[in-house]
Amino acid sequence: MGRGKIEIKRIENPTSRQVTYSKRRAGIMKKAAELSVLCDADLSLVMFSSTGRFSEYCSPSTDAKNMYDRYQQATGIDLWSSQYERMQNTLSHLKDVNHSLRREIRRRMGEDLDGMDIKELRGLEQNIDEALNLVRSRKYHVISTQTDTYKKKLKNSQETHKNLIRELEMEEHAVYYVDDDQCNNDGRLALVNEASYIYSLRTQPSHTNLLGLGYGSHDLRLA
Amino acid sequence: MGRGKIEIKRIENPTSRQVTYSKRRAGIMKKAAELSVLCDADLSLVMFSSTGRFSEYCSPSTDAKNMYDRYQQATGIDLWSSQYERMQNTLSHLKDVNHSLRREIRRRMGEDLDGMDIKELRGLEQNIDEALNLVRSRKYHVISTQTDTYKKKLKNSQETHKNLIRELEMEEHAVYYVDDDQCNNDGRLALVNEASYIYSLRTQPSHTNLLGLGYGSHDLRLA
DNA sequence: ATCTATTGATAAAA
DNA sequence: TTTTTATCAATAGAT
Repeated sequence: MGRGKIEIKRIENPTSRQVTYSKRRAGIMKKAAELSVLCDADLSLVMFSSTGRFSEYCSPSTDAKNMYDRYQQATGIDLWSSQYERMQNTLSHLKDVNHSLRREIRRRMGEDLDGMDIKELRGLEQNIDEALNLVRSRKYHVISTQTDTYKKKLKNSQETHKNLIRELEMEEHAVYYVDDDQCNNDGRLALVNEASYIYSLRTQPSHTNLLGLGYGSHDLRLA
Repeated sequence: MGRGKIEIKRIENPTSRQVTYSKRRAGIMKKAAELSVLCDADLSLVMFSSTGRFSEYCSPSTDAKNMYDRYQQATGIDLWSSQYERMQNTLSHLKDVNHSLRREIRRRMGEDLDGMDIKELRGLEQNIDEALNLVRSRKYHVISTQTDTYKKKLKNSQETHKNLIRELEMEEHAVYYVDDDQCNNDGRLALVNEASYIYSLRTQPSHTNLLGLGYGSHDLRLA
């Protein structure tokens, strides 16, 4: 398309080359714009002339960054340099660690024990046993603390009640009998059970465990 | 350039649009290739059709990654930030999960129980108790399996020994006394202990636990 | 840049 | 999709 056919090879004359570059650059940009409009396509065209001059076209519905992201997604080619790889490594390392942590938890739940030898099983058993004792004593500690609190509250309420009754008696000159021994203190266990029963009624279901998994759930997929 | 002039606007007929896309895509790619050869220019052309089909042209002297690097340099636009942010998010999420997992492990070891209420403590205690039973039965299973193996080996070795002695007796016409009850089978425990003692000698120190932490180690720093 | 003769691209049809 | 072919569009070379 010109006054004569030309061979497609590097134009040696720098001036002609530059002129041709300008003309054809305009041409290809027009083509790009037409294509994007006619066919509703997204395209990105990036050019550097032999002298290093930069020009680009990008379809109006998108931008270079987006095209670049989609390019990566489409090709699977990772356009990033070292820092990306470093992050990628950290990421996969974290995933590995994560995986190991989940396995440790599973083993501490008595699952996934097949690969363990006796020595390891002994260690795990002993460790869990110690943990059980620690959790138990903590539980008793919390329970007794709360029992004390409960007892105090009860006592307070009793006092208040008594006072009210006394006042009523004074006011109305009537006589009431109050069972003072209803809340005595013989034996801790009865109170413990009562306190924790009340506590369990007061706890909200929103008190989920970490990761939103209740103890006993085995859903330990990798995040 | 065709049987008739067309207006540059979106082609509504999907088939026509697709046909036009194919033709013009070929055309623009040819133009791109010609431009890069004729004018010694570097160019990258990335296209997505309205149906999402991807195609690209890149001048032979370079590649898309290089072109986008130069694009960044030329425009000052940072094409990495979005990807970078996404990775940063994944990373911090993984770190959070990691942290939670480590906390769960610590709690399963009887540490870090301060924030837990009675209900949670009960659940944990029960769960650990169940785990302990599972680990114990697994241990006994492994032990008994290994004990059986050990007994068989012992028996074999005994047979071999006896046979050797018999052969020696035949050969040299000499008489040896062999204590046949040295390795009898009264009571499982003795054998169990002996078997596991031998096993423990055979296990390598390289059999470390996951994360390289032995049970009982409390080093659960964030990776 | 602008001008055109000429080649190249492609719309419509098959 | 690809081919065909009649037309339109791009552009090489000159100015």
